[in-house]
Amino acid sequence: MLSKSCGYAIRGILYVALKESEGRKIGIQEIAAALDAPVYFMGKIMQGLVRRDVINSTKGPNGGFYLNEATLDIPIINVVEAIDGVSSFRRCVLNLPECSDAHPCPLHTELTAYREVLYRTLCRRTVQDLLTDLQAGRTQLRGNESLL
Amino acid sequence: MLSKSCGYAIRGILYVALKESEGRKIGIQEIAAALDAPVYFMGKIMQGLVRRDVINSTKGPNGGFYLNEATLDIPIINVVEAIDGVSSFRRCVLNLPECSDAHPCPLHTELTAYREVLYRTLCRRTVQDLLTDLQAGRTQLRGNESLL
DNA sequence: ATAATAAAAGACTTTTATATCTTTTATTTG
DNA sequence: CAAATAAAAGATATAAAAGTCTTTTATTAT
Repeated sequence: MLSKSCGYAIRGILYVALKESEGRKIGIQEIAAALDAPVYFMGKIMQGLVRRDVINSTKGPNGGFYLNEATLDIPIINVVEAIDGVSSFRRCVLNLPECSDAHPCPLHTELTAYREVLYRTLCRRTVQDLLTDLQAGRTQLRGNESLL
Repeated sequence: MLSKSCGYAIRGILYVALKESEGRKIGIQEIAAALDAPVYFMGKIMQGLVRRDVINSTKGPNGGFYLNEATLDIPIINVVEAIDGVSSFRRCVLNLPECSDAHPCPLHTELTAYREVLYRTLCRRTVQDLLTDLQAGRTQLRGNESLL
């Protein structure tokens, strides 16, 4: 549903949001290490987010990635859209060229409901929302014993 | 969520189920043409289903694919499992190696509950169930003006 | 200015999914 | 048995996603 790249993107943004409070920009080496992601690949993804104005960056010493004024208010669906495009949410689960409530495929009704829940959730929840959970220790960015 | 192959598989089984009532085995040429799927690729997929005892086949004249005694009672999740493996329903949406109710990723809580519903649905719904919908004209296998 | 630093850009590789083609094997029919 | 038929198996091709490496560009600090 979400590509691997998209997972990296969301986690990358949240990591930057989390660390930025320390008053510095966050380099790709640190991000990749912290999230246990492949450095160069993670770099490409973060660069893509900058290109699409989801986050900011500067080059040079003390450079790195940082949020812009809008970042915290961006709904997560925009990040998905920036990385994956939004077509994965529209395409028929069985890949029929036409599939609708009126002419549904055999799984349409049941799967589309789930997808709709996911879609609405991603539209509603912002970077700030996920960050708040993270700061409160309700969620984690890694998936191992680390503190993130 | 489901691979393209998996969509072909589910549609292929249902097409065979639908046509088998005519008292014949269904060849891959017919299946691929009816579902507007690539012939050779569809062949591989159907063969895979035979290998995993989801359906049966025989070679030679009047040969083709047909259901076995169990097919109609198989839950759809088993087909998904046979083609994609079942990891796609269990894997963390953000691809964290560990993600659980106790240590959730930022999207876990909101999505997992519903995904569980979906998973159970696919466990509950059988080939027969989808076939019944299809025969009743409530669903379709193609996605164009054809009668399927 | 120069050197150091870090992102950006570009080229390339690997992996996985999807798709195609050819040869082999099993089965049926004449 | 021979010929025809149709799936099975194997090899190969293509496309997309994921991942790696090198070079370039912008920025900072000395």
